[in-house]
Amino acid sequence: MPADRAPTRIQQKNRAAILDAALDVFSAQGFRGATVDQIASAAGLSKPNLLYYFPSKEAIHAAVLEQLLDTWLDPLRALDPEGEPLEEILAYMRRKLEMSRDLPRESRLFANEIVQGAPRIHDVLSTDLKQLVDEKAAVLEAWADAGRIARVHPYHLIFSIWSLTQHYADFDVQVRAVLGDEDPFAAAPEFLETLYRRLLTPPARA
Amino acid sequence: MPADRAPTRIQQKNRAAILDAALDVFSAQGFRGATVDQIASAAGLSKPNLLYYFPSKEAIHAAVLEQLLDTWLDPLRALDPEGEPLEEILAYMRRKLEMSRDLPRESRLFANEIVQGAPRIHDVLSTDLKQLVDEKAAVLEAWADAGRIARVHPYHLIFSIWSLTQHYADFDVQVRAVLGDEDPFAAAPEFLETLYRRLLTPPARA
DNA sequence: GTTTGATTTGACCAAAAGGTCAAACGCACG
DNA sequence: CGTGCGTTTGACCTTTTGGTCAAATCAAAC
Repeated sequence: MPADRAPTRIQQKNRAAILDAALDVFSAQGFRGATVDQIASAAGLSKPNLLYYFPSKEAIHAAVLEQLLDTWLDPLRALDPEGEPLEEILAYMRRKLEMSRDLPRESRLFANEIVQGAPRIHDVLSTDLKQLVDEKAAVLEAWADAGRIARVHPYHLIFSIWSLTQHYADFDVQVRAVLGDEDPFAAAPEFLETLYRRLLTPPARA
Repeated sequence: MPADRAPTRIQQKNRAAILDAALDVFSAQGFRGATVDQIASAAGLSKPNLLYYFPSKEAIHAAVLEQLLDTWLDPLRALDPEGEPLEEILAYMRRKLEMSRDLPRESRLFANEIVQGAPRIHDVLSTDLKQLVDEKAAVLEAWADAGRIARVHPYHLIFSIWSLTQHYADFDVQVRAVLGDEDPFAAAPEFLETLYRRLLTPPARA
């Protein structure tokens, strides 16, 4: 790879193709399961050519992961402390569910990484992620204090949104094996909306 | 390996040690990520010695997986159509949560397999698992028909129990990174019980 | 159109990893 | 206490895989 100058058109195209191919392969096979050859041919390149753009398999993985983390937390960041509590939470859940439907590879890449102990992103989890969740949990707590939502453990509430929505991407094959023909994303939104409305609607005032 | 006779004490001990070590390694690294050497040394054996008991890495993995599937569905099987609906569902959720706490390796092995497309257990999912879920979903449906629980999509209800409980095992490092010192399993049972009580308590009679 | 730097490739290397085998070892039973 | 079968191992083989390199090719600026 040439020095750091403005990337040529070819560089842009090939780097993008590599990252996309790598997302495909890493999300489907995990880091160790993926081979450089697989990624290269999925990107339409030879292995040495791929390694002309990235110095190593590790580097490709790091790049894909960095790109993912960049957007992964956006839905939670967008939870607005000034908004209507229940609607904000429902909107967050919907955004996460849409990500499971539209970006399942990203979800599975993340799942692969976490399930195997998050060796490469443990830092981000305990700093950036923790900080963000702490902040939003405080918002949820304040809403409960104000009686605007029912009081539940705010961290577990957030975990529940993660697990319920990501399940449809990460465990896709299981869900589809059980549902048969039915599209998982047909009934999921309504089910989850009902669930969170019933969980969080504040008790009637005395 | 000698012919199929009654297994000697040494055979029993070593096979058990291998399966336990393999569960350790496979659940932490996935199939491709695990090496036969790792499993062997985790079991306190040399690689050729391990391969004296199992013919291949695949065979070890199959054995571990088979052992897992054998018990993985027990909690759902135990859901009693004759029991009190809400209590039956809560008890099922609790059993699954206990499995996440007590058998996290098993949960992660399963998660690894599913996330990567379940190449080796797809059959079981679309036959045994589907059949069991169909059966229990019908029970849930009947309970809703009788007005004994609120009506929700029975399949998604089951998915929700899977995802909410397994999350604590599969995403353990993330949960702990966010919670800091707090034990995830301290508040989870109450949170989940509240969630399902509010979701499923039938609407007051008119 | 030639030159220069970017891009691509075939050939190659070394390490890792799954698996084999013959020989050595050891336990238990006659 | 020796023999036979179950067990263990060191040495070795082959394939896969991450990575290198020099040479060939291509694109575009001059």
